[in-house]
Amino acid sequence: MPREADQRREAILELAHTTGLASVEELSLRFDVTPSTIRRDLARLQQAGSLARTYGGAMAINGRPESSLRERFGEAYEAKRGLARWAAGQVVTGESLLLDAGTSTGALAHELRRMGPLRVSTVGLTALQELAGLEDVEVECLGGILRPVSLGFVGPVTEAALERRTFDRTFLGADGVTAEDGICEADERQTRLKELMMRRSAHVYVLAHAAKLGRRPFHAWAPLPDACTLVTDESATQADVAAFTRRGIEVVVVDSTGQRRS
Amino acid sequence: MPREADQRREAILELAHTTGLASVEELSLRFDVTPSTIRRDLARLQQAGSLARTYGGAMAINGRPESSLRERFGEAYEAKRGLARWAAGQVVTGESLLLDAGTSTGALAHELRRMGPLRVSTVGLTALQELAGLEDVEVECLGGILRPVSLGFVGPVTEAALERRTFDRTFLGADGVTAEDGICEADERQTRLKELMMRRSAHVYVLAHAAKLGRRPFHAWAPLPDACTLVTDESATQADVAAFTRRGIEVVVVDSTGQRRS
DNA sequence: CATGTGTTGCGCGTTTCGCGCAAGACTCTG
DNA sequence: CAGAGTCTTGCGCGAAACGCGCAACACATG
Repeated sequence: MPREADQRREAILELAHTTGLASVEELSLRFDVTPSTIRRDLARLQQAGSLARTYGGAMAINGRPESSLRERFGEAYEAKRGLARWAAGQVVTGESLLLDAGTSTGALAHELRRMGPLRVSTVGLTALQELAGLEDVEVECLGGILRPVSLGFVGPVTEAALERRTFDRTFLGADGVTAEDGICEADERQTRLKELMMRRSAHVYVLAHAAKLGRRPFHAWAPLPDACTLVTDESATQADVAAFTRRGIEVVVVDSTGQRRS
Repeated sequence: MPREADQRREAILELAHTTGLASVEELSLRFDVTPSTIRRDLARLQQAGSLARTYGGAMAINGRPESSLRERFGEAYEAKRGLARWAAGQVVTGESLLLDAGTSTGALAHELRRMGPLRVSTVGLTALQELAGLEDVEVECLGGILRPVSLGFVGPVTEAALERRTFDRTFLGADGVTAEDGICEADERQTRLKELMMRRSAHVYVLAHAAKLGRRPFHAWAPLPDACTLVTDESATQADVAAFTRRGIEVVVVDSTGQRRS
């Protein structure tokens, strides 16, 4: 494989990331190849998720690797937005909230943007990005080591910060949830953190779309407290829901517009 | 003016921001108008900076209004990149670094992406975003309250986290720097934080392009320590540079490629 | 040398774009 | 109520950009 082509593509990427915007013609002159070739390069880079194609050129993709943005975000997106909307509806102006890391809570953060004065603490980079720059929301990051996959903060720093604060409501995500064992995560640091988060708040909400219910993908667990609301979507089975209610856990089923259905 | 049109444009914006991507045809069907109208809407929204046009549609622009992204980033961009490159060249694989908030240190973070195993702590959201998702860099956020303008974290949580850690090198930004008083910032919390950051590290670098030298835009100050390197660009005057060296502060002047010039 | 992979330039038909124009809807004003 | 002004919309048209297939070429490998 000619390295010349790879070099050019890398240079294009570099250029796009620094300039922010680059046109096909510009690039074709710059590298002395035909617009066709540039188009092919851009198509490839776009597919790799490192660029966004525009009319006549390309622009740098801001922020996160596409993987977490569309691939993981696309999965059950409508459902998650429904959960987020309902959850946002529970929030009262002026409250102090705690947001977990993950896409569900990221969606919640997005909904919170238009909710006026709030105080939001979070352990998730996604939520931070959603709330960054807002004037009427006091955003706090609890700090910690950033986990590359989930884009969440964990570790002693996070836990120490948590211990200095309490919240009106806490919203958690999960890799899996069961009625028996609670929240399932890949990592023990995460479950310990979630336990701590649950203890620091009067109300705890677990946002988990139907596919998460009953799943046990890993082996680290955080038990659910008594005062806890599980929020899920319409495709949850009766059996799944019943398992939780039997344990005394309130279950809220919402549709994709955020309306409660049961 | 027909409010119907404004409503549609707002809805388009909403849709684009939640879906991430929207096609012209899709939108034209959704709102029952011709593609022409949609195109005009998109053009207007694009010009307003709330949207990016793609071939056949539009995509949501991540993050905040273009102002902070390009306008502020564009200002002295080449110079900042030069500083960042030189600074990245100082770093040795495996070290522990501390990065301040701001665009200069954001640019540094960008350069650090390809530098292999590192441990980077930061008080800036920009740096976090640059380093998010990397496997071979351990990223730590010190936490704190997020200041909307600078996208930096401040407050007791940040300071407490800092006190538990030391670093091999610290890279600071500044709103202004003078030889007499040191670093100038808008906010006392920021200067206190910077003082603390300087104390936690063996080497301190201050990244400040020429326009920052001698500036006193605000009235909160953080004095420079003895072991301190000021990194600036070629457009710095001899007088400015001399003022610092006279005080015993090492000054490094770099060109836009990151090569040292003096 | 033959083979295979990857890249490039070119031509083609298709899609999308931007612009100008005329018609319609609305507001304001006399 | 009439008329002027503003804004918007749909349509048609030429220009630009797009994707695709084809043939030629470079380069590494067996």
